[in-house]
Amino acid sequence: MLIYNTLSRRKEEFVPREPGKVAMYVCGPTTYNFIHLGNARPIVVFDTVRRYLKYKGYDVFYVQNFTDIDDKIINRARELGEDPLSLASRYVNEYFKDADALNVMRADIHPKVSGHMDEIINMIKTLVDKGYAYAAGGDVYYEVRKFGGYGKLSGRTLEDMQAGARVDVNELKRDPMDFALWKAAKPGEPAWDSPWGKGRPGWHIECSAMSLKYLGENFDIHGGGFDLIFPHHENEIAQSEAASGAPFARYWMHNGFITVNQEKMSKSLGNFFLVRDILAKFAPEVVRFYLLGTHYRSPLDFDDEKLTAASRGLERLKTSFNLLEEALVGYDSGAGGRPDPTLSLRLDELRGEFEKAMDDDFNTALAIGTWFDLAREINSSLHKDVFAGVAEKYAALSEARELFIDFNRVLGVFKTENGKIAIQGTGGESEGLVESLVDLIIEIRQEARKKKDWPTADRIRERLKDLNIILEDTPSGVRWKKQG
RNA sequence: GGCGACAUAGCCAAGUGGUAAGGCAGAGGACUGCAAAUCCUUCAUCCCCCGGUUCAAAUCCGGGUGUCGCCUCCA
Repeated sequence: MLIYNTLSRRKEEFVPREPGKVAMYVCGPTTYNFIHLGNARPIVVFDTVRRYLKYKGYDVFYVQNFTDIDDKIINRARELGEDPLSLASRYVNEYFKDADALNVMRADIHPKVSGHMDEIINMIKTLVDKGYAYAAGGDVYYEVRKFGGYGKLSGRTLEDMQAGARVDVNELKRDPMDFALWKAAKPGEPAWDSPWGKGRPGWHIECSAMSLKYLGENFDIHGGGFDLIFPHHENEIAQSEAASGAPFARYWMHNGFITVNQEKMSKSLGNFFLVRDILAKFAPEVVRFYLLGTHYRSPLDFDDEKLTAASRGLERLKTSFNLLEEALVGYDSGAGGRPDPTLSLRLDELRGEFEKAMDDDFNTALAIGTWFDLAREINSSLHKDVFAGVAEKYAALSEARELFIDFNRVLGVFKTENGKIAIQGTGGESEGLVESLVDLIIEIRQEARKKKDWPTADRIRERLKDLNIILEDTPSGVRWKKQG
């Protein structure tokens, strides 16, 4: 399996620190607002990375932090007249609502800065003791010139950085590129006691301290957005490697940006779309499917039309699975029978193609291509119905269902219940008032059709369509589904 | 100014040396009372431009042009 490592700027064979186990850390959001689509991309991308590693049999330990102490949070809290920590924790809860909707699995641990003050202060102490950091006026700064490898992740030298640097004036720093490990508290700000007085951590130190605590030195995968390469991740490396003397993360993965009209979506540009607002217009599986339709390192442009196109494509996969389920109704998966060889061999081939795509730096776009190939295979097999025999047919279709479920297990597009994909809209065995009413209307329409009263039948179908209920007449009866 | 990425059909998007996946949209046919869904067929002589390397390049090299990003909080 190949992973593109930002550190080496090339794809490398993935070899975990410990055979069979993967330790990964992904930079999570600063919780001062609802997340936007740009925040959602890494969340979905690395969730998919994790899912695939699990599919491959790795025991994955996944850590995603929340930055709950930060200037932006303090400012927002001040505006709202709210306590910063309670504001942050409120948005942590909101984060989970969006992440759950996008079918993102919970991390094994979601550490927060506010709960790791001791670890952070200890690491800063170590850096001061080792001579990599210095205290000045209640702040503590990391002295970048002391760390030989500074710039190795972002691929530039200190001289490069300073050439065009828009550096803030701060006479406490020995070098303009030095960055804060600890910030002295101003009146009214949340603060913790430390050897340097009351204050709070700088932004970068939290990830170093928390990843070390939960994953140890030299853990496997560290992920985040491209814009974190510098300075955030560069600084994490400087802190961690200086403090421990050991290499930090082995594989650095960075996702590309979401753009709007080809421009980066960001809070500072104001061109961002909240996940919440998008979910009001599109189903969450469409959003996830859309995010995975492009390789994670490429930029991805967002607008409603593109999501609409994605939802049509997704509809095709959904339909295929529903047709498959329909065909398998009444079939006992334990019934035995040798799978029809033609389909069965093709399924093996497709699984191989899917894995090959994912093995190549998580090429979800290519993998989705094989998912569509699977759908075509299922549809045409059902359409032609040329199987070696009934038992062979069901056994092969059952295999196809397994494969579909496996693809989905990795990509996480459709929600599952008890390991089964729960795609709504099969109609049939329905519950609830809407379902009963639709069934009733269909019954009446069928009577009209029997009398060849086409105008009435068509009118019912049209009016239901206006209500986003689609009727499909098939030789074996009427199928209906909700649209969107 | 420094560093970097990208440029593939109407749209989205794979593809890093062997002759262009997949999806959306479109066209024709089958099926249907008509639709829808599904199936079959079709839809880039060619991958921004100009040179070069090679038996062979969308893929490698050089030079352009264009777009975007990082260097400041940012996923």
